[in-house]
Amino acid sequence: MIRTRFAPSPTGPLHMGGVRTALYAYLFAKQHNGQFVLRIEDTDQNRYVPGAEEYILEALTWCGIIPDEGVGFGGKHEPYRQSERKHKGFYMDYAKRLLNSGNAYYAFDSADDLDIARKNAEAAGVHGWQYDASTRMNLRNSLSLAEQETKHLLDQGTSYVIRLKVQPGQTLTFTDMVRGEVSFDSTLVDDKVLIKADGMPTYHLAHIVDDIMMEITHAIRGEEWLPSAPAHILIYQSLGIPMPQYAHLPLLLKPEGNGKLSKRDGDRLGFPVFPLQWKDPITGEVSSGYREKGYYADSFINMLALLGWNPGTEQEVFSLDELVKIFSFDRVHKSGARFDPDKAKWFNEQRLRHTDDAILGEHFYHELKNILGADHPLATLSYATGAVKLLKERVQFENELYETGKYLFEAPTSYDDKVISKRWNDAAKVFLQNLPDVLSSVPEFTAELTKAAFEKLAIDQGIKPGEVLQLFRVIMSGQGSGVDLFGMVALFGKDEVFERINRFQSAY
RNA sequence: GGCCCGUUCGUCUAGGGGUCUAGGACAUCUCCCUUUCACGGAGGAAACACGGGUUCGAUUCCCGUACGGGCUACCA
Repeated sequence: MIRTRFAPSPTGPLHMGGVRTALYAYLFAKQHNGQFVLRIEDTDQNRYVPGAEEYILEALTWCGIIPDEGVGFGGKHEPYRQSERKHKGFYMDYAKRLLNSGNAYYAFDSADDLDIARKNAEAAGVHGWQYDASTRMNLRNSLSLAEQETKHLLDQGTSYVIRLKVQPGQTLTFTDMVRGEVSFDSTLVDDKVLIKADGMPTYHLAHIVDDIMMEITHAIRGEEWLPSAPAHILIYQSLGIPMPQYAHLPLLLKPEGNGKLSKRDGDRLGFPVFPLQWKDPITGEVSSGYREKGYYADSFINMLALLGWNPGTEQEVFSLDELVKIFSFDRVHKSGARFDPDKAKWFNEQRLRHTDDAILGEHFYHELKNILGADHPLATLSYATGAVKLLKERVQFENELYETGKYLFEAPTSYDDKVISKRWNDAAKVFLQNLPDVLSSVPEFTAELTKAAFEKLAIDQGIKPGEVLQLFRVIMSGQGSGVDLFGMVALFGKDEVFERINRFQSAY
């Protein structure tokens, strides 16, 4: 049974890179009829942000990335929140195992002590000082101190951390699902803190303990974790437990400039970095979300899936179910992918184009009731559907429908001067006077028949239809460009068309 | 600085020793369609980072360099 997990920290809203990580983990699990687990890694109490956990749940749900178990979903490995698991003593149990096997030790140095050690090293010209085999005997820990002293300090309740004892000089190798074989020299790995002074485990210990206990078979995470992978190999080795398969995903990069996509890039560059809108509980600052911007969850996911992965075919539009079928780690890229906001919109546009008019009409109908009022004569399903048919190809988002076709809902209050000055002349005036009668004679007020009648009248009067078409468009909508003219006429119906003609005539 | 990872059009990417005259998509430009604007269609411009090897042959394999990215906390 394949089991993957997504394990975010509730330090703020999930950003789109995190969503992609969750997505890949989900796709992989589902493809193999496995399970996908949501675990909350809240071991840093200082960085806890209220509302962040709820946000994560809501965001994943919106995206359709539904966990089989986890916080908010239950499951046989409860609890799924690390702060709660800490209280069960899980992490300390494993730390003790490491201590007992001689693979970990107590360290009593304060954060300040280490700061000083680091600064001294820096002053002596040593870069990158670290707590490791080369320095640990000069520091205060159960390896450098006499046994009784350690015991004494512990009995006294002296503050301590538990560190991993890294054996230098080994080559640590593992096979990454996207990168293949990767190796490191253990000499460069520091003695990572496993249990912090506050009793909480660090990420390094916690994720391993939980992955073991939750029977995770594939650990999928961002590339920023690759450098700490050797420490994780060592922990598994010391525990004598086989390591799950790891996959380190390439990062999402800023659309312009250098570096990875960060929370701050979003609204500054005019696109959201978060799936859902987020209001910072402290500053009150609001960051936009894809959902609120009008993106379909499917398109958002589709776009994310293709950032760093591709199916190897030329198909680009996929549903979640299709992605589940064809996703694979060997087609995940190794290098970072620069995010392109324009392409993101294109995915939405594609999905909108392929959505049935009836469904779009339904949505638009609800929107119209909100905008115009439920008792407005145009707030009907049939009018909304008719309008959608005319507007569909001109927008990328459903929420652009109304603004794009505003003239379909209100008569013009002004008319495009350029067209008027060019086309409004005596011949046009006569034409317009005759137009209502001609349009009235049409057996059915359809686009085809009104168009034919319109053109016939023009020809009968000795003018080219082209000379009055755009004028008529302006009379109908106020503007020189827009949706199909006779489609609009048919949608309006006879009364509204006459009404708009009268309106124009009384203005000119 | 050190360590790790990476490098094909502006962007996402296909390809992977000869078929590469390097393919697709977004964006961009031109033309066509059209009453307009879109849509759609056709076409254009646009890339194998550089230097050494290996080889009959390298964009593809190896090594360097450059550049980019990540990490370098009692944060995840």
